[in-house]
Amino acid sequence: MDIAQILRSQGFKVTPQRIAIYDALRGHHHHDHPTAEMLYHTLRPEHPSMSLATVYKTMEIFEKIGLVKILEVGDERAHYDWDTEAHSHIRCVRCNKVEDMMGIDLQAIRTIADQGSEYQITGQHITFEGVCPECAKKESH
Amino acid sequence: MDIAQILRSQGFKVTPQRIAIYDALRGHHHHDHPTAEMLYHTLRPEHPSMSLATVYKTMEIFEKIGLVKILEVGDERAHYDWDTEAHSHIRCVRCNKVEDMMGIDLQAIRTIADQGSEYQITGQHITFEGVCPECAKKESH
DNA sequence: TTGTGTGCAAACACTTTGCAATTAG
DNA sequence: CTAATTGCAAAGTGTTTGCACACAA
Repeated sequence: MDIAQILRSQGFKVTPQRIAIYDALRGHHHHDHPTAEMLYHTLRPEHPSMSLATVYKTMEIFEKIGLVKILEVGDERAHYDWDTEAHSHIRCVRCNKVEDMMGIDLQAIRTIADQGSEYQITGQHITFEGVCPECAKKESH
Repeated sequence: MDIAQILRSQGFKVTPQRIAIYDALRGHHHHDHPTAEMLYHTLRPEHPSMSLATVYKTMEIFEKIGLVKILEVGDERAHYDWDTEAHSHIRCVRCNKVEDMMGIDLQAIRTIADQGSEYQITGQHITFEGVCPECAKKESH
């Protein structure tokens, strides 16, 4: 099922903007999670009339229909992730790049949390921060 | 060492506002983590001239000298925690209350992350979200 | 006295919203 | 045709900043 079919099946119209935004998101590296601004700048050359508002509105729809997850990773801007499986992330405190962090057993953590809390837990956010290899290299001039 | 001594020892002046803000923060329940707004409203009756800006500026100083930790827990506003030991939190998605979440072994998670990543990891944020017992009760009218 | 701190209002960064014009179906 | 979508600009949020005045030391 491609993006056009998914949109239609959920009652949304298929527009060039939505296709382009979806492609731009997919075009990013698998474990890389762009912000609205980043997508906008990626799209601008090919779609000069594209607006930031449309990126935001489209992402809201994509989230609603389960195509993306909106990540809040502590740099005050949303990052978008088209891998909607639960996993944790790491953000570079220098360049704000956000990547996947593998190897953390979220299910185990969730089980412990469920057992230890009186809340009805609905979600968990595990984000690391640090210096990415590229920035670490730069800094050691 | 009380708050006045700590401030002085770090080269900051001791003002009624700083004392009041510190007391208000301490006055909150141990595992409750207010926002700047909440502190401001708590303080307003006793300190009518108190400004939000002063709360923010003071919290910045408190963080700098290790008196509070600033939590970003996914509701787009900072919550302040005077327990500066690393621990995880849970936020109620209905009332935005933030409380401590005990029983999660952060050290173990950190060790796994350190081993599995090429980043120089400097921090981790583990936040759960769910419905607190009070809100759950309300909702089931 | 003198430099730090306060309080106000304006500036900020990111996101959302109102609305007229456009377009998909 | 007509309801949904776009793009702009304006509004909105939480936070920060510039600056005149107040005040701790």
